[in-house]
Amino acid sequence: MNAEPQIKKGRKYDQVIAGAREVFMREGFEGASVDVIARDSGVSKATLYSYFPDKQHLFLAVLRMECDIQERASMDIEFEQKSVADGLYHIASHMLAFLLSDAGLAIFRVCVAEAQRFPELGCAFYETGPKTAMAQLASYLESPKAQAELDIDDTRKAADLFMQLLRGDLMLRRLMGVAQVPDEAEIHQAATDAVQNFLARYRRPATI
Amino acid sequence: MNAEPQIKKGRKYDQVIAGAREVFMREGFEGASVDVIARDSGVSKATLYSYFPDKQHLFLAVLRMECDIQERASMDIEFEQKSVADGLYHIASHMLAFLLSDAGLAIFRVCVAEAQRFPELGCAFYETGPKTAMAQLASYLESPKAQAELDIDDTRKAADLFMQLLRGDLMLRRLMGVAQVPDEAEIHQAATDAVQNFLARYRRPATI
DNA sequence: ATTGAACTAAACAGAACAGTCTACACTTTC
DNA sequence: GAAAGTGTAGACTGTTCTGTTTAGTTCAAT
Repeated sequence: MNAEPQIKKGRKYDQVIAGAREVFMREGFEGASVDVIARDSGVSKATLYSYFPDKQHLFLAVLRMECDIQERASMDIEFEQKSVADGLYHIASHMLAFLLSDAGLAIFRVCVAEAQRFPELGCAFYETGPKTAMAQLASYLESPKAQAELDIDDTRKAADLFMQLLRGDLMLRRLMGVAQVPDEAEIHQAATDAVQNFLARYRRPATI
Repeated sequence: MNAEPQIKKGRKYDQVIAGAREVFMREGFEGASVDVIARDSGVSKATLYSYFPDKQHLFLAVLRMECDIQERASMDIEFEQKSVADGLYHIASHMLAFLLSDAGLAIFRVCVAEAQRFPELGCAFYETGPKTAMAQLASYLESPKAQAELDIDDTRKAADLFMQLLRGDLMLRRLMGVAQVPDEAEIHQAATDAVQNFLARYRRPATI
């Protein structure tokens, strides 16, 4: 009946997760110490260890929660837009704002760093994040409205392309600490570029 | 006169770097222990500490060397190809083979993970790796042969796009441990896709 | 063959770490 | 008001870590 065997109990559970999230995102798995997590969570180490058998389980619980949030967050994209260009721009700017934010990057960073140590983690992140987003995008591209304006044979590939256009060089520069959190103007610019590039590739030629 | 103040001395320097490289790439900065590095390098801890003042400097030395290699490696791309499509395919398959290899991913992974802790590291990696590659690609796109076949207004943006097309979903799946090292067929497929997409976007329309 | 620099193994100090445990405090419920 | 459940602080164990030191060994070059 209970989803997770013997983890989870008291009322400070969320508090621990929140504190652990912050420390893990800041320091990585190895860099984060349980003492610091307990202190930052405002919870005693004993309480923490009454919820989770060890540091690894706490870490995975944090990232499972993050994946859940991610999955749910991508659900509420507005699809009722005037044109395909507007629809794509809307999706693009939303996704970019998340991808390039400190929070979005932190999750990505931790997953990249620890995907080897915790194989299931990398997969879970990929499935709930990028893959889910791509699937949603693909379904948008398959809608009659989009199909009317676009000439796409393989929506999966097209969705993949759009995601890549989004990330562009900016994502890399953010990951490497070369670029700061982008302001609205930069996100607008990047989203516009991505949509234009995508349309240049896939827009159905004007009917003769 | 001396480039690095008081680092570097004896004959086992390269041995230490090689051993440290392997361990750091496998375990990350925090995960790697100096004892293990010394043992794997076939060197005593005292020797190691006679070369480097501390673990951080050793780490940075390893990655600076890696950046140098990266920068030099990208120099030897053949430019004398029959057509632009062939030239791009050649570049694409070379870059993909490196980007998706275990070694290429390891460096990327470590830099992503530690770019916060070592800000200069992220920048150094970006400058010597992706940025250098992009600059080379841009200069190829500006060559008369390429210009004849392609209709590009901003070569920097075009080069950026090509790099993104290369990485595609595969890079992400590799990073997250979802995909294994790709075989030649997969690299061929990905490179072909990237070139086709790029040409679909930028090929100069047949002269009327 | 001798000398001095480079290296070794191994022990060491001191800190930080994960995880356990004790002894105590607060709240809820009967 | 007693008992049970949940929390607390922090001491403690045993391990591992970085970085230092010591006392002895190898090497290269004269």
